[in-house]
Amino acid sequence: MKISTKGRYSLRMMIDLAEHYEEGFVSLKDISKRQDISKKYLEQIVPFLNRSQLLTANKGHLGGYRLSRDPSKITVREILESAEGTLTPVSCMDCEPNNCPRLEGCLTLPIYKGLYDVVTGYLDSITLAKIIENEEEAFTYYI
Amino acid sequence: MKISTKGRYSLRMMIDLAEHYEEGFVSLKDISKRQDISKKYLEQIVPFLNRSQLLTANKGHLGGYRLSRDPSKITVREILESAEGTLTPVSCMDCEPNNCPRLEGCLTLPIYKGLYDVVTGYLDSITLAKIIENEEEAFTYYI
DNA sequence: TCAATATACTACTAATCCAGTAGGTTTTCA
DNA sequence: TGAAAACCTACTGGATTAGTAGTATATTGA
Repeated sequence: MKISTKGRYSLRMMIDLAEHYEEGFVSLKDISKRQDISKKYLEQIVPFLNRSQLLTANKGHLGGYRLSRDPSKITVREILESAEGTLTPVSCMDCEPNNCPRLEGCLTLPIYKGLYDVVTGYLDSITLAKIIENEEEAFTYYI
Repeated sequence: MKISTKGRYSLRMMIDLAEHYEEGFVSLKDISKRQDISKKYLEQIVPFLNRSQLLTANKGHLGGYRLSRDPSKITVREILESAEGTLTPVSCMDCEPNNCPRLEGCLTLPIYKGLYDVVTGYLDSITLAKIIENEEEAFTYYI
């Protein structure tokens, strides 16, 4: 149930970009320094975030990356889903339709579906803007 | 963010034991047949469930396993935590105190803590009894 | 126009973890 | 005493993770 390094680094990179959203394009070099993440590894993360259209890139001198949308319009769910591929707790939920041979009468699937809803619901509620505001209790979830 | 096979099989084994709770001790052989899980692999899962005192075992002829408590007193959280070790989304949360070098000023930790609370809160609300009742909407979570 | 600075792309690798198999020991009871 | 069960330890092939390395391509300021 761990979030991979790819997911965690993606989130940190996106938070960094949110913190410097007003400054135009930010280079991987700068992000790498501030976040203490190898630039080479960041390069490998970027394609995923790009594919999900979370970033705008500029090549060449003074190039870099920028959030494609306002930080208040990007959620942690989008970022982690982009990096992790999916947030489903079991792989049978990744196929549509679900082709698990035990599907019929499976007593565990409803549990995993419920878990998925809970997780994505929570992560959907957190935007980059909310994170950099860093308010107390912003992430407490009343149930 | 996937649940491992160990976790999934543990849950299925525990559900099986809940379904046969009134029948006394159930052998791994029977569970293996019904659940279509290798008996050898189940043998490797049992020690974890045992350590968490979720099972009572009987050796020898007509031996087997039994839930140590009523199915209404065992939650999915206990089972998965037992099999997975922990349900924390990031490993820095496993140490007490958290010794992450970036701890101070880490903007992501509150997110992961919130996620942990949401996940464990949900899984705590589901008991084995609830699962085998298999009622519609038992796992919908109103937020 | 060229050099510096970026992104973009592909390939490789060491280490770890996962899922499962194998074989043997011990305990219990009919 | 033998069958059936739990219990224990070790091994293994494959997949995944977390990187590193090297090169190609694009942009722009001097």
